[in-house]
Amino acid sequence: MVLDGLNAAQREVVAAPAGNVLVLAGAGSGKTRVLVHRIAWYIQTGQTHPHGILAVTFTNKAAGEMRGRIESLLQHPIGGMWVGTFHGIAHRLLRAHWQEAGLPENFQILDSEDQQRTVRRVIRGLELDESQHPPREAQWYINAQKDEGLRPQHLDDRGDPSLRQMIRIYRAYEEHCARAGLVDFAELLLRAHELFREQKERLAHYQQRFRHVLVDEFQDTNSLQYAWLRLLVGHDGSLFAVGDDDQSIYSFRGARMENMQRFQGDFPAAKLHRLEQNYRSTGVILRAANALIAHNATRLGKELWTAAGDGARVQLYSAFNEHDEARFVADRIAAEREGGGRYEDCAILYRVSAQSRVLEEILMQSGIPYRVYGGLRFYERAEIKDALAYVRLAVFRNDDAAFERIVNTPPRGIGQRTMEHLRVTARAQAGSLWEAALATMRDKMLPSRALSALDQFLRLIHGIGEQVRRQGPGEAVAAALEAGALREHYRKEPGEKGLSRIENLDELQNAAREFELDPELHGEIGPLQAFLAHAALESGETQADAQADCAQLMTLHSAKGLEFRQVFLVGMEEGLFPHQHSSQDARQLEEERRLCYVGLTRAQRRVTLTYAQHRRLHGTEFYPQPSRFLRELPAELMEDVRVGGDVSRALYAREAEAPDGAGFRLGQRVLHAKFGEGIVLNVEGYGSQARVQVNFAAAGSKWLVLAYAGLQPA
DNA sequence: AAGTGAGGTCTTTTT
DNA sequence: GACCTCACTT
Repeated sequence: MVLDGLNAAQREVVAAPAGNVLVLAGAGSGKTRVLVHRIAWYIQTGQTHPHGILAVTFTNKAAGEMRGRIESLLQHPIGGMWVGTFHGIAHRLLRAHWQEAGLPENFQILDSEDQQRTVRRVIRGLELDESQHPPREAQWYINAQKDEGLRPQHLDDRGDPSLRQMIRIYRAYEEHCARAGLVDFAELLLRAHELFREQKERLAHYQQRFRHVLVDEFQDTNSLQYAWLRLLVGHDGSLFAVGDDDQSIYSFRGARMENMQRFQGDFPAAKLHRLEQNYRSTGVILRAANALIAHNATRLGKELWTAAGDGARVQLYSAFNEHDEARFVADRIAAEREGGGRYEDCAILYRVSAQSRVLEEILMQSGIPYRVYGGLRFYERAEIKDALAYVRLAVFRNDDAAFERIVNTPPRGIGQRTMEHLRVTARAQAGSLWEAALATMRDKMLPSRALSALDQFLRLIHGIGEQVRRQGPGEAVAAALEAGALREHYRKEPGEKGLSRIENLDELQNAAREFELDPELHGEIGPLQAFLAHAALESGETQADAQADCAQLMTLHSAKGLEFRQVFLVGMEEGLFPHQHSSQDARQLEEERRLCYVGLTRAQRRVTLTYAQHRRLHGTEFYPQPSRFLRELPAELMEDVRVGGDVSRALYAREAEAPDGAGFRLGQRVLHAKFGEGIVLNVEGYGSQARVQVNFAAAGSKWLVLAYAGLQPA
C-alpha cells in the first residue's frame, strides 16, 4: 500500500534494503513523497516504531508539511517520531540536557538581529572602531566559524592583524553570551554537536533510539549538520538522505553541496539512487534546464525527463528598460487572466529584492493584485520583539539582549550615559546588565535622577516577573504590554504605521493565548518558555493575509520548492544575474547558474525570460549585457517575443550538427569505455570533425572526437 | 535625552 | 532610491 501510486524508480527507493541511502532527486521528481513513503514503509514492514524515527528538514514549513503528509499516509498521529528542523531538534536536545551542555536552564535564543546588536555591543566594549570592524562582518565571521564547528581556541590568526581582531571579537562575544545565557542559531547546532561528541552515554542513547534518520534537502546541510548526522547515525543506524546538488543555492550561508559527494565515502555501504522523471514541467522547459545546468562542472550528474509533451517554447523579451520590462510582464499576466487563467498561477522571480519595487508600481497601475514574499515576518517586527523582550527579561533577568532592547523603550529617562555606566560595571564584575543595575542602585553610583529612572525600570520588570511566574504565555504577554505601556507608546507613532503596530500587538496576545491552549506545543519545558522559543525559532508568516487570487513576486531563492503554471524570470542581465559579486569566481558562478536552474524548473507550462537594455539600480544607470545564461539555452527551444526586435539569434547556443545518428545533446548522460559515466557539456564541429566535451564523474572534463570515442548514451 | 541632517551602503535567507 | 548610522544641535 505504501508503494501504491509510485513509479518504478520511486518504488525502488522507498523499498530499498535498510541501510544508508542517498537519493539524487531532481526538481519535481517527487522527493518529499519518497521520503514520506519511506517512513511509512519502515513502519508498515515492522522495521521500527514511530519512536525510532528522526526526520530532519531546514524550514518549519517543510517540517510541518512532512508531518501532515506522514500522518495522512499512516492514518494516525506520528506519536513518538521526531520531525523537525535541525535547529528545532538541537534546541529540544539542549533543553533536555542543559546541564551537560553547559547552559543555564532557562537560556534564551538570539535571532540574527539580536545577534548583530550583541556583536555591536561587544565591539564597542572592546573599544574597537566600528567602521574598521563592522558588526555585520564580525557576525558573519562568527557564524561561519561556528558552522564549521570552530571555537575561538581552535582559530589561528596566522599573524594577520585583522583576523586577530575578529577572533578577539568572537571570544568576547562568546563570553558575553555565556554570561547572559544567550544562544544564537549556530550555537544551537554547535552545542548539540558537542553534546553528542562529549557525552558518550547520551549519544549512545539517541543512537539506540533513532535507528532511522531521514534528511530532506541534503545539499543544504553545512559541515556541522553533516558532522552531527554522522555522530548520530554511527555504525548501526541508517541515514536516508534526499537532495539535489543542482539546486544547492545556499553556500553563502554555509551549505556544503560536497556533502552529497562525501556521503558514499562516509556512510558505510551507501547506495545512490536517482529520480529523474519530472512530473511538473513540459519537455521544453526540462530540456532548457538540462542544457543550462550542463555548463556546471561540479555535479553528480542527472538529466530530467518527462512523459508529458514538449509544450510551448521559452519566450524571451528584450525590454527597453525596467519599466518596459515590468509593463510587458503585467500585460502578459493580464492576458493570462483574460484567457481564463488565474493571477496566482503567475510568478515573477528576480535575483535581488530591490527589483520588486518597479514591478509592484506597474502591477498596481495595471490593477493586478499581487503578493510579495519575503521581508519582515511576524516575530521579527520591532513591536513584537519589544513586547517579548519584556517577557524574556521578566523570566530571565540576565538576558542582556532583552535588557538593552527595552530599557528605554518607551523612553523613561535612561540614556546613553546611564547605559554606558551599566555596561562598564557589568564587564567589570563579569555579570549581566541586570546585576550591574542592582549594584549601581545599591552603591548609588549615578546621579539621583538616573537612579530613580533605573529604580522604576527594575521595579517594573520585577512586577511583571511576579505576574508571569505562575501564568501562561497569554497572561504574560498581557502583563508585559500593560506594564511596558507599549500600546500607548506606539499609538504616538503617526499614520498607519502606529495603527498596524497596535494591531500586531493584539495579534501577539492572540497568538500567545492560542499557544497556551495547545498542550502539544509545550514540550517538557513549560508553556511560557516554549512560547518564547517558538517565537525565536519560527518567525512566522511573512504576511498573515494570504489573499485570494494574487500574482506572486519573490526572489529566486524563496521560490525554491514551489511551482507555478507560468514563470517570469526578469532581469536576465550580466551583473544582475549572474550577480556582479558572483561572476568572478567559478564556484560562485556555478551557484548562480543553479539559481537560474531552480527558476526554470519552477514552471509547469510556460517560462518567459526578460532583460532590460537599460536599467536604473541604486540610483545609477546601467547598460548591461544580456545574461550569459541566455546564451546557454539551446536556440531551438527559444522564441523571441518582439517582432523585429534587436535580439540577435546569435544570443542562443546553436545546437551543433552532430554526425548523423550520433545526436548527442547538451546535458545528456553518456558512457565511455575507459572514462565511465559523464555529461555532455559542449558540442562542436560537423561530420567526422564533430567533437564533444564531456565531464566525466571519475576522469574530469575531456574533449572527444565522436568518430573515435565510441560514446554510448547512458 | 531626544530630535535633525549628512554620509555611506546596497545579493541571496532560514533558523 | 531607501535605509541605517553617526555627529551635531536644542
